[in-house]
Amino acid sequence: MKKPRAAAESAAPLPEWEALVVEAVGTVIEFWRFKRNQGRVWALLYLRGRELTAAELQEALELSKGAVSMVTRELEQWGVVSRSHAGSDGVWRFRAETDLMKMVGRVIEARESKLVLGVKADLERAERLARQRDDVPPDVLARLQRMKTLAAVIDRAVRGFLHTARLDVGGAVSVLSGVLPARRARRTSARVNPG
Amino acid sequence: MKKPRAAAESAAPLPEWEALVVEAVGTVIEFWRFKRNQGRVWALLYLRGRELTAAELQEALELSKGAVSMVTRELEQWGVVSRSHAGSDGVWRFRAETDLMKMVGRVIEARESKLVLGVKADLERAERLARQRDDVPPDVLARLQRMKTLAAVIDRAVRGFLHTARLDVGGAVSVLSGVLPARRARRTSARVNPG
DNA sequence: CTTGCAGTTCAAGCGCGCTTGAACTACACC
DNA sequence: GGTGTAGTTCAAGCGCGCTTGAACTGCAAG
Repeated sequence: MKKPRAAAESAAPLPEWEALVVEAVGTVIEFWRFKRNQGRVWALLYLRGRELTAAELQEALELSKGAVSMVTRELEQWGVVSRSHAGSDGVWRFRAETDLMKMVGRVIEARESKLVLGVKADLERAERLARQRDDVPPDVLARLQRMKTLAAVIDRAVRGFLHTARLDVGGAVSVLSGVLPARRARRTSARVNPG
Repeated sequence: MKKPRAAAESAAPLPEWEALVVEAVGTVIEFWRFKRNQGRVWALLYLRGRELTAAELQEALELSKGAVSMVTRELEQWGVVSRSHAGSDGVWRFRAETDLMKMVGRVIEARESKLVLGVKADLERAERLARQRDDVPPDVLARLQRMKTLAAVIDRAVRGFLHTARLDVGGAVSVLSGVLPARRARRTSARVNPG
């Protein structure tokens, strides 16, 4: 075999600083309702900056064979990781895309959209049903109305957030890729939202 | 027993339109990582617009005794529901507060803050450790740096979202209370929210 | 064709947090 | 004091989604 590894199999195979980064990203991604291991895989690929094989991922992150397969497929479907069949040995290699936020934003937006549409429909149906009855006092109807307003307001705020996050991150300055805006400015985050 | 209810115990004791609203709020609140039943309880209290006893909540929402106790206590701690010991029969009654978003915003902000601070600390520690070594190439350090930037950007976007949501909802026009901008109408729980 | 490795699939297992319900406390009334 | 009702607490149970690992597919070399 071509893997004469030195360290024991059970010990954490990652240097501490890499582990810290990987776990940090895992935690954040988990917070956004993705799977922790999706974040960990992406983080390692991004940090290393080169292609890694499934076996390398499996060992570095202590995942099972199945988990690597699942997680990479999902990341690929979202377009945050790409896979290449590098000719030499016929083994798949994975690489991180740098427009993470665009994709995360898209997914979050889709989820939020689905939720809001459902809620909106339910509230409207409830209102219709309530108006058909004669035992629902007008102040109750008014509050039902206000809930619809609240829903709309939250929806707008969420879309604003996504817009801001994606523009700031993926816009003029691509934070994660190496592309810097011009000669000047090391870290000028493109300020898009006024205020 | 003083509760000669007509319907069977197992059937949904809520008219459909109310159930729709209650479940819709439950779904939304769950999406924001609160407990579904917290949303359901608040929604019913808000919709009814009057105080309800624990027993009424329990029956209407088909909750256990313990669940009502827990959920109401949590809602109370967050200040979205208030409890009053209405003298007559020495029974607790609950009422919905209308500044829901302020509280939800506060809680989300606290959570997000905790997360971001932890992640920030970890990334900085990772960077320090990495710089102490001689085997970490500069491009890797640069990417680590960029991750820190990304974290800061996301953090700003989240705070922007919370700011927007709270201002829009709790600001000049208090959406959930009865206070309307011009024509001030019926329920004057006159809440004035300064920016 | 057989062997062996890379990768995929999916049923079963596991972990984790929510809910239940019974025991317990508090308090009012007799 | 005793009895009854309202409310609280918390260990055990349950549900649900993620992970595992073994069986399976596919492919390339012998």
